[in-house]
This record gives sequence, C-alpha cells and structure tokens, in this order.
Amino acid sequence: MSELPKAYDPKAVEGELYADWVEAGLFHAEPDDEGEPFSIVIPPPNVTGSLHVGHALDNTIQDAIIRRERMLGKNAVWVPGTDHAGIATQNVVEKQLAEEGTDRHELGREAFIERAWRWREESGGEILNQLRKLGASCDWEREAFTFDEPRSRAVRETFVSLYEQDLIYRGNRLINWCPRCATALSDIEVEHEETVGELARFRYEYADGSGGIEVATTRVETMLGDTAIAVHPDDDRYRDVVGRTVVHPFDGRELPIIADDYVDPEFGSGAVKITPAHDPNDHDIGQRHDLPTIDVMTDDARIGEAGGAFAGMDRFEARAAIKAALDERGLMVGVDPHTHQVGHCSRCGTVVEPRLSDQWFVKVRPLADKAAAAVRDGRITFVPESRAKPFLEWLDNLHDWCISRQIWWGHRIPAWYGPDGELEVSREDLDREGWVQDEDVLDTWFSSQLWPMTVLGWEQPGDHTPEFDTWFPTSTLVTGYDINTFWVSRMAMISLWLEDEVPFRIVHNHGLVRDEHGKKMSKSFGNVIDPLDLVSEFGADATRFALLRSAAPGVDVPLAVEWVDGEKKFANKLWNATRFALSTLDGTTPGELPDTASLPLEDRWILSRLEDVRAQVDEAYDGYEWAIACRTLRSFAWDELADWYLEAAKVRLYGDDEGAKADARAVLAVVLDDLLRLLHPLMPFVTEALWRSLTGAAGGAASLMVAAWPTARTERDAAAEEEFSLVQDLVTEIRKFRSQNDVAPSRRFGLAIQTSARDRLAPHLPLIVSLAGLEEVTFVDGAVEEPGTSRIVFSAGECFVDLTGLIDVGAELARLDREVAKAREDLQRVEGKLGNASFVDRAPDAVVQKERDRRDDLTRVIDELSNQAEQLRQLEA
RNA sequence: GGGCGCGUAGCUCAACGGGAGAGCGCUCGCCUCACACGCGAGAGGUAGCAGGUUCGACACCUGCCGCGCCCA
Repeated sequence: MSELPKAYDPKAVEGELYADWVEAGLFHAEPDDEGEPFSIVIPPPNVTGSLHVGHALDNTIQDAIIRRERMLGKNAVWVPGTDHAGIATQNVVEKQLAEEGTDRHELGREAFIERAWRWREESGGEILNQLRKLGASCDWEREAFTFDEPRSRAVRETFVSLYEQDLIYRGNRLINWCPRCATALSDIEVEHEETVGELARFRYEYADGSGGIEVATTRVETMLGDTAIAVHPDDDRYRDVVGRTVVHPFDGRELPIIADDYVDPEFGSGAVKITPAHDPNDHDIGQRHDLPTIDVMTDDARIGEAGGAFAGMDRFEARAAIKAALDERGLMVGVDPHTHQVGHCSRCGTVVEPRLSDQWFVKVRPLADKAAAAVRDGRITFVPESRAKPFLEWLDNLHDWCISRQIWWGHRIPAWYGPDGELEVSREDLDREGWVQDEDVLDTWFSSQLWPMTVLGWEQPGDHTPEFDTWFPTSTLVTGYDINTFWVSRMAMISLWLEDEVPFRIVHNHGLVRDEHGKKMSKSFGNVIDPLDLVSEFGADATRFALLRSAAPGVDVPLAVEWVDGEKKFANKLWNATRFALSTLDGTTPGELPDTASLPLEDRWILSRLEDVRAQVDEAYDGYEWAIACRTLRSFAWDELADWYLEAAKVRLYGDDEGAKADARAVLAVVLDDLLRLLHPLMPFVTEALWRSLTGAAGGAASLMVAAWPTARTERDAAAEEEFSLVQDLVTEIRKFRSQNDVAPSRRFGLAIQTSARDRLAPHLPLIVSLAGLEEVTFVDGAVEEPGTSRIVFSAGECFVDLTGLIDVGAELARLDREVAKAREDLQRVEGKLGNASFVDRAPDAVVQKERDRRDDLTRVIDELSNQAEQLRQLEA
C-alpha cells in the first residue's frame, strides 16, 4: 500500500487507470459472458464533432449507467461510434478545397469522396478520444461508423426493402431547400427563428381596368411566381370579385381570383397572393384549384428565367428591386416591419427556401403508427414520462420524410434511370448501357436510424448475430429531449417496421447544459465552457460530478466553472478522508463487520446512515435522478463520514483499547469501501485509485470497476440515529457557545450537564469531550446557581459553564439576549397555533402534542436564559 | 395561436399538507496530530401577485404577471 500524496492530483492517476481498465479488457463484453444482458448504444456524435458540454453530460450519464450495471453483475456493453454527418462533413471538406482555390465540381465526385475519407481517417472522430478523457467505458473493440461497409449494406437493404413495400417513393413536392448547402432538408432540419422582417403590401390591378386588390407578403420576390389571388369565400368585401382576374405587372399574365377557406380574412387585406411553387400552404391551395406552378428560383437562390427582368438577382436583391419596380408602377401600398418565424438551415444558418423539387420520400404514416403504438402500450417508456406526450403528438402529425440530399458524402441512392426514363431500385449496382445512378445521397438520419441494430451486427431483416440476439433491444437510450424527433422517433419507426421490435426499452431524456444563469451556451454570448478544459483543470471526476449534480430527468443543467472547482474539492476531500483512514487502519482491509450490537454509538450510527444512503442512492440511480444520487453521496461523505464519524472514531483509533481500535478500523474500512463503490459510476477515477489503496487490490481484473455493487450491510437503526443526533446537538451548542464568546478552539473548559437523557448520554462522554474540546464533564441533578456560571441550552437539558477567566461577560450577555429573543419568536408562533381552537380540535393528536411540548420547552428555555442574563448583569454591576 | 415547464436566500437549486434547507458567495474565529482544495460558528428568505380549498398552504385549485422551451 503506497503512501498517498497530500492532495489529489487527477492527472497523476486518470491516464494510468484508464489504460489499465482498457488493457484488462474491462470495457469489453461478449454475448456469451455471464450475467443478464444490458446494452446501451451511444448516440453517435458527428465525425466532425468536438466534445462540447452537451456530449459530456450525455456520455457521463451513459457511463454512470453502464458502470453501475457492470457492478450489478450484468453482461453490460456500451457500443461507441460516430456518424458520417453528410452535410457537416461535406462542408468541412469543401471549405478545405476552397482554401486551396478549388471546389468539389472541379475535383469530381470520386476524388471528392476519397478526399473526405482521407479527412476522416486523419482528423475525424477525434471526439471519441475526447470521450476517453472523460472516463467513458465504451467497448472500443465494437466501434462503428454509419458510413462503413456493414452499415452501408444495411442502409441499401433497408432502402430497397422499403421501396419494394411502397414506403419509399420519388415525387415532385415542396421541400425545404438550403441554398448554401445546395440541398434539400427534412422538416426537422429547419430551425424556425423569430425574425424581424417586413410585410410588403401591394396591389394587383384587375384585368378589366376597374381598379385593384391589395395583397400582403413577407417575401415579395415570390410574386414573380404568383398564379392566383385567394380570398375567403365568406368575405363580403370580395364576394363579387371572385372569378375575375388580375394582371401580373411584370409579365402581363392574368391570374384568377379564387375563394378558399384557408384564407384568413383578418390578416392584411384579407386577400392573399398564391405562389404554389414556393410556399407549402399555397401549394396545397394550388392543388385544390388546379393552379399552375411557376418556379422562379435557382439552386443558389437567385431569380431564374421565369423571373424575366429580375433573372439572375439574388433573392434579397430581388426583394428590393421588385418593391422599387412596383413603386414605379404605382402599385406599392406600403411596407411595415413584421416579426415572424423564418426557417433557417440547422447546419449553416442560411434562410431556407421552400421549393418544389423532385426528391425521395419515406411514407411515414404506417411506420409512425407502429412507433406510436409501442409508446402507447408501454413497450417504450420515457424518463421523464412527460416526454411521451409531445413525442406522440409529433408522430401523429408527421409528414412524409424527404430523404434525398444533393450532396456527395453519404449513402448513394440505389436507384438507376434508364435511357427511356425507366427507374429501377436495386440491391446490386446496375451496370447497364445507358443507365445512370441517381446522383443524390441519403439523409444521414436514414442510416443512423438503424444504429442500434447495425452496431449489433444486423444487416437485413432476420439477420440475427449473437450480439443482436443478446443485446437487442437495447436497454436504455440516453439523449437530450431535443433529439427525440430527429433520431429517437426514426429508430423506433424503422426497428418496429423491420424487426417488429423496439430498439430500446427506455428513453432517458436529460436536459440541455446551460450557463449558470440558465442561458444557452453560445459563441456569440461568449459563455461556452469547454469540457476538456474542465477535465484538464479540475479532473474528469470533478467535471462529471459537476454535470450530474444538477441533472434530473428532462431538466436543463446549469453549469459554471467555479462549481467544477467545488467538485474537485470534493474529490480531494474523499482523497484525504481515505488517506487518514489508511494512516490509521494499520493494514485492516474491508471485511466482516463485528457484531453491530456490540459496537459503540458512532459505529451503529454511521452504519445506519450508510444503509439509508445506500438505499436512497439505489433508488436515485434506478430513477435516473442524478442530482439526488450526487447530493446524497456528497453529503454522506462530507457531512456525516468526514465531519462526524472520522472525528468520533479518533477517540478509539488514537486510544489504547486494542479491541475498540480494531472495531473502529473494521467499521471505517467497510463504510469507506461501500462509499467508494456507490460513488464509482459518478467519479470513476478517484474512487478506483482510493479503493485499490484501501483494499490492496492490484488493478486489472481486481478493480473497483468490476467489484460488486453494495447491498445492505445492516438494518437501519433509528435509535442509534436519534441518539447520535442528541450528541450532535449537544456538541454543536457547546461549539456555538465557544464561537459566540470567542473562546479559542484550543482552550478546553469544564462542563456540568443537567439532562433528562443522562442514561443515553453518559456512555458517550469521552466522545462529547473530544468533539467539543472539553475538560472534565460531570452530570448534575439541578441547576448550578453559582455566580459567574452560564448556561448552554440543548435539546435534552442544559450545561453549566464556569465563566471565570473564560469569557467576556458583555459578549455572553449579548449571546443570551439573542437566544431569548429567538425563543420568544418561536413561542409566539406556537402559542398562536395552540390558541386556535379548531387546530386543537381537528389536527391529529400527535401534531398537537408536539406543539405543546415545544411550548413547554420554549417556556423553560426563556425562563432559564432570562434568569441567567439577569444574574450576569448583577454580577457585572 | 396551441401545448408544456418554471418563478423559494445575492447566484444555482432542494425539501411526505404540520417547526423553510444545501452548495457557492458573504461575516467572525481557527495552520485543532486526513485535508487551508481545510475546520468551527454565523448573517441572510413578506416563498412572483391576487383569490380559493383546509384546523393548517411554499406545497392543492383558479386567475393574473414574468421567464423559458416545443409546435403551428
């Protein structure tokens, strides 16, 4: 057992311990290992990603879960990997190319893909190494990538299979287009942000020259593609214009005025321009009324040929130019500032353009229904439960999912077009004269939806490897609630559809990490905290604990750097408590407990507390209540074990009674052992290091990491807890007296105690003497009325102290006055209650009796302390 | 506009319908033989506002105000 340094230095142990765990294969599991299967798959971070606090929280939770399950004896596996992140990765590589003065088109598709792979080999997936620094106990031998061979085979199989079932189709529909990324996006890749824009009002003139009709729009440039004006059928103002036509001011087209329920008569003028090619609602109206669609925009959001004189302008330039042109013609009515929701690309922030486009879609209804059923009948549960409802509502309103992306980095769509417009979707590449493959690739989520299956070896329906048979469905999925729609829903849908089985039984949603004032962390606020900085400054354990101590299901997690420092101090506290133990255990290692009945109060107390804490912590872990687990363990370790038990045990540990000393050692070793086990999933490094010192375990297979999870050592002992709290109360009152009278800690003094609990306190006098820093203590039967004696009141009586040479009388008088004042306040409230007849009548007897006892106590205290003060005043006079 | 959540000490958050707590910060005293990354003691709260239920409300109900998130 080596000497521990005086302070805990995370850097000195973390790297070494992690390497030791890996080398011993403790993270690795095989299907035929012993124990009930338990599995977690990592939400694969983007291969382009760098660890941020959100990842740190998500993975710390997963690690805490998997470590505990291992200690519980389960056959637990945590499968890691990364996501090929189609658009994000493509952006990274394109940026590199731009710096080199070239672009992907110049490079060509094949070379570009090669380049992207090279990037991923060289610098992709760094985030997994960052996870190692946090202590993540992933089974690294099982690392997977959404774009590697096995995953790609599964993706193609899935696409073809869904196509064959008519669940994937190609269609010309309105989609969200990101002009910067030059690709379609699914609905959920669009972030709606409140934006101050404008509402432009202008007039269309009737074709017969009899005036005009006013319309309003936030995107005036789309008027180039207007194909109708719509009003509400019940709107009297416009009843007689329905059926007439207006003239388009720039190209002379005649547009019909139609009536449709969709129109809100309250909004603007009550007449609305209809642009079926550029607005989802307008598109629906266009379908109903069989309107033509005119696409006026190009891939890069410029006005296309259909825009006539405005062709070639950027959409925002065109917005200004069109207003000017309308104004020139006397058609502009006005422009007002208008706050509304504008869609932005979740990858690059560019304003998204709704466009009509040929894309591939998944027909989600049948899949969504199966997923919703699994949630409704409890095969999938959410923690917290409250997340299930919005999840279901979302599923119930789901639109078809646009899965084609106009980029190159991703799974290419396995569809081929023949020379005569034939279409064939195929599992095998088609190599036919005149046939070409679809240029597009699949949405990254299309492959990550298969993740829980594919990382366990699944490539096609019915394809059950030993891993799949053992660990699928996975046990718990851990993710922020913000990912439920993106990913959780799709895993549920596809897994139920293809395997008729849920992909996970429990979805544990944690919150988002925010700064200490609850603000979102963002570069523009400058409040971003880098978890790797935290690890290197305070250690992985402190970082993990700081995150978990505020984490509860579904609630956001505030974090401040100073709080992490606080948890580092906690790690140091554990370190020193153990260091003290080692210095005094003299080779005693955790083993059998002596017969608890024979142990002194402090031992029975700490063992009872341990049992209570163990049970509470188990419950907290089971309920994913991280904050409770942290709080309970921290407070037990610091406030109870270190502050009270260790101090109490010193009486025996430094004494001469060898039997008593052995008992104290045995209890101390056991309590520390269990504490370290209970804390290990939260703070793996410091606990492992200390546990090895405590037990003499050599590491490797003999690691805390795979030690057994604690079970009950003893029963709770309510009597011991109550008796000890009596001791605590007495000691605290004496310390208070000392502090308030400025009696130095080193100055010992004598005490006479009058108490109704003499029998219970008598055995613990040595303990009280030691904890309160006293000289001789005696029991007396009545009050000591000697002049110059003061009183200290505690819950079961009072103590008498000879003040001679001990204190300043003025300070003592002030103390007594404060105590009396406080007691009077309490008494007033209690008497108020007891004076209320209906309280005495209706409240439970025990509650009333308690108040009566309090009244008697307080009356006694006030009496005695006032007397005391009076005597002192006389003495002083 | 629809749905959900939250307003408790200076800050961040807890507390079976029955005497409001913790961490950090603050004040005072201590290098007490594990730890100054520490020890001991303390100050600090009209529980967002207004009603209601109850013997009793921070907790349950209603309305309002403020903040946040999701969806349209």
